[in-house]
Amino acid sequence: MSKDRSERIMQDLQQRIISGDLRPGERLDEVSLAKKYDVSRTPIREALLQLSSVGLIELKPRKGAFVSRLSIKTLMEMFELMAELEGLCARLAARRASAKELEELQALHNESREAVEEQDLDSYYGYNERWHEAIYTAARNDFVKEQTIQLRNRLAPYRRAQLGSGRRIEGSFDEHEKILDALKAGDDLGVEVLMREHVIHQGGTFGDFIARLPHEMADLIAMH
Amino acid sequence: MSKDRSERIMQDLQQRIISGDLRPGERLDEVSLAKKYDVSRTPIREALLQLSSVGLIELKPRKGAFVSRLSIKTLMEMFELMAELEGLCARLAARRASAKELEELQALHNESREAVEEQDLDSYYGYNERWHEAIYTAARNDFVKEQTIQLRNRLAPYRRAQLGSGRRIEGSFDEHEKILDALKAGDDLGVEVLMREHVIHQGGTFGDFIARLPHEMADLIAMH
DNA sequence: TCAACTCTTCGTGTATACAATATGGTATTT
DNA sequence: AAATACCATATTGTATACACGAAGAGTTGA
Repeated sequence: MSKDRSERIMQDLQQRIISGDLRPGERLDEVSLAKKYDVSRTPIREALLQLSSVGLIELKPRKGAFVSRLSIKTLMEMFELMAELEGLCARLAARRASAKELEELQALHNESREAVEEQDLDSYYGYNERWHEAIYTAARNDFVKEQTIQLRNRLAPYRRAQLGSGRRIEGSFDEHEKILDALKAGDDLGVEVLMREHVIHQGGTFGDFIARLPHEMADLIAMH
Repeated sequence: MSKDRSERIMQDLQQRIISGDLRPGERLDEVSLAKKYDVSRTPIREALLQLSSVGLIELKPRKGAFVSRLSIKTLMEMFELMAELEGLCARLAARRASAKELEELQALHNESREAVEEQDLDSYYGYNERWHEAIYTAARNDFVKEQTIQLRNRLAPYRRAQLGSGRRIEGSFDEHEKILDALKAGDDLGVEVLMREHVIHQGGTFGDFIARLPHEMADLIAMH
């Protein structure tokens, strides 16, 4: 028995939060989790602590653990940084990507065309994630890649909640194509701007995003 | 007795790591720490877990906790991101800083002049930190500010170790002045570039930085 | 003399027991 | 009847006890 227990539990809970199975605001009871995973409270607590350090849950003293509910202010701030980080990855990738990596990006893009034509949102969501992650990799800065993925994970519950709302899937696909062209051309500054805007537009404009919040996601947001 | 224990211990250990009191590679023994802080191992473990999530220590299974030793590769990657984040803060600050915030920046800069003239490295180090942090604040994105400070903390042991080596203090001061001018002028793109270069040059050029590593900091670096 | 194996010891990983506090309900008082 | 105070219960925070694994020292064999 090495320390897989708390690690495995942490991974599982993280996945359940990212996937939306556990919704923001939901309480995480230690004893229930302990029973569910058939371990003592100790590994549970360790997993919860780690998740809180990453920002996926909040630990309120003497009250317990809750899946993080982000305020609108924090959400906007996180999106602003997300756009910058994605832009950075794209800029670096434009200078550093290998021919093979560019081919992989093109291949992923080609495959995703099918999902667009069939209007398969779930499928496109998957391709989209892999495509963006391929760019993080091509940026050849593993630390930046990790940080970017971590931030994306924290935003995941909210991005998924607004998946099919508003935005047309074709728009995203077209932007990917422009970004890909700029990447191949090695236009680092150009691709940075394109990527920033792509990320910001992902859920429609910021305004649309905020405007839609109160209705569909009211209970996911922290009200201050 | 609420949960201050582990929190306080975490803060204290973090400070000791950042300040260099605990050096990279150093072992953190749970029982010794428990005796030192006069608590049981439980709060100690919780503190260590949190520190590992932030990246300040590494938790090797069945082997214990060690102050993180960063590889040269990771160090360079972190510096690359640090320069970007500082540049981002500067760019945002150029657009969003209030008149009062600009005044505070100028005031801090003026006060630091004294430290420059007296060649007081420790004093200048303090002013430098406060000045940079004032820019994070002026960027008006608390999330970005937090992330930037967190990364700076992780780099702190290494930046401090190379404090007086090589670089002349006047160079930093002059760069601050140019950055301040660009900030006041609202030249967001200009100040971003200036800040990036300033951060990269902080310890001399990257090349100098790396070249000096093996001698003064050999044991702080992870060798792979 | 060197190498390999075993045993001991120390420290981490996990479970459980205990302490303290917050929350909700009930009873009492105004 | 409403409000407040008090108590009971449930849940977190901390301590301790136990189990497992790793590292090192000592011994035995070649």
